[in-house]
Amino acid sequence: MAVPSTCLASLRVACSNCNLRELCLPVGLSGTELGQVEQIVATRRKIRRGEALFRAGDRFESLYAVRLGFLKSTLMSPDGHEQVTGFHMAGEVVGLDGISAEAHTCDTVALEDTEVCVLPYERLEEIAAAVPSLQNNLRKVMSREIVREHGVMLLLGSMRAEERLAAFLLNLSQRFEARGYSRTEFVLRMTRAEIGSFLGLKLETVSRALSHFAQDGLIEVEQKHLRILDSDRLRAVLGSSVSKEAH
Amino acid sequence: MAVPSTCLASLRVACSNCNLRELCLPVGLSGTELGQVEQIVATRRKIRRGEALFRAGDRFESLYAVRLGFLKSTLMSPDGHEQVTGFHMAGEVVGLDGISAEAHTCDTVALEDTEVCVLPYERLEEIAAAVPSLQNNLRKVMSREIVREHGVMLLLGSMRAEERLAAFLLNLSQRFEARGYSRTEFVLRMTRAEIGSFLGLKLETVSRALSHFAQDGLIEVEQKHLRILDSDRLRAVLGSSVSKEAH
DNA sequence: CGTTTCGTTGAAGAGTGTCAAGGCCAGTGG
DNA sequence: CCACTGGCCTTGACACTCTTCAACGAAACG
Repeated sequence: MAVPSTCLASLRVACSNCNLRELCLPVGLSGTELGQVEQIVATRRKIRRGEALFRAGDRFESLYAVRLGFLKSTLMSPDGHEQVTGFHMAGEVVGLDGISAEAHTCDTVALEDTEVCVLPYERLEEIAAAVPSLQNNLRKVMSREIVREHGVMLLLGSMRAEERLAAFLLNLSQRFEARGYSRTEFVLRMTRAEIGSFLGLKLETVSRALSHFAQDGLIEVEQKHLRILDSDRLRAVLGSSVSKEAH
Repeated sequence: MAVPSTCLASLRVACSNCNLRELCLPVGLSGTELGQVEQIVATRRKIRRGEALFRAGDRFESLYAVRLGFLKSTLMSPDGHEQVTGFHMAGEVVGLDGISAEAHTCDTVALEDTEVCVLPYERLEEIAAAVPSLQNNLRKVMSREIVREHGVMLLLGSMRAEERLAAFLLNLSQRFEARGYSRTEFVLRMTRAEIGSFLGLKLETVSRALSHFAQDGLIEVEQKHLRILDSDRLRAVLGSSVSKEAH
């Protein structure tokens, strides 16, 4: 449990060479600062599809910056129900939940083969104390996570099934685009059940909504492969509940 | 907009005298550290019921520690729907959402006359740089907010109306108890509509669920006044959806 | 190539939302 | 002091969205 079964790559990591540095913790840092930040990254770690990066209850030791791949975070409710709280892709930092109680509070599992930079928290604290802009970036990353979750609360609290799914697809689209991938064509790494869990819906509802969008020509979907055909109309789905009321 | 219309109390504040210090940012700090932290608190600010502490879009300048009173944070969806993202009481820190974009992303409004300590963020950063345990506490407060929101996602994503309400009441109960108030008898400062917004329900559903709990002898409710009669059975409501499945 | 997981679709039913009417309470002005 | 007003809450009846249950097909995996 202390030593993860997954491969520990001991090669030295250079943020300066990483094409994610503009999305990741060291965003906006100067060359010399970058050098200091590179001292944080102890190792990289590979997680194969289906394996956990960490589990709820594990001692909190590190944050992780996703280099490559795709993960989900899940919470287990007392009655055994699994709630997906987020999906994570390259450039995003995971493990922030562990800081408060010095233990992780959710499971984070790879949905495809994934590679992360391991950022030992103690070392991160030390370096951040010496590099104000890193300190600042860390707080911004945490704040952004809070804002993101507010958005999810809005989604879960006030949207209906198709609005939720549209918002979800558009969000994915935008995140892929920010990483240099196509914003109109991508692969859903997660299952319908996982999408449903995240959106507070059953997998059948997700499937039906996808079929409906496809039938209306908003998207094309074949298994996990998704193509957005009409992002404007997909965006319009978000405001659809109003158009009925505000006549 | 820059200068709030609410009263600025210029009297010097002493965390060391504050009976909330065990719940608030300076938790666990030594006497000398406490002295430094007190330099952060510039002023207190009073917000009357219905007034905003800050609004979405306001420039982010300070965090706020609630000294007294009760607030809600709300997000406005593009279609004009208001989503409550949280309720805040004494000892809690609000405004964390503003750090990421240097602007607030939600409205935070007093539900009763409220008093907060104003913590100018720049000064907070300076002092935190010199007081590691404060630095640490700030990150823990942020992380705790992330964990809290995970819990809300679980609630919104997987519970039904009465489970949500039970979870909500028990959460309030526990927070009141932590502040030295009764855990069985308290006043709901928010309206049914605000509870509903937070829980992803309509106000009628909240009202019906409360009536149902009252009818079953779990609670007593008269307007905003609430008394928990049987917290065990209220807790049992949370797991009720299982008992049907796991026969 | 069988087994398992995942996805789609239909039909029926439960849980909430919607709409509407009425009651209670606090604040306001006559 | 009382009537009036507006906000808040409760309750009922009905509509609708989403879930549940079930069957089947397709893809992934050993």
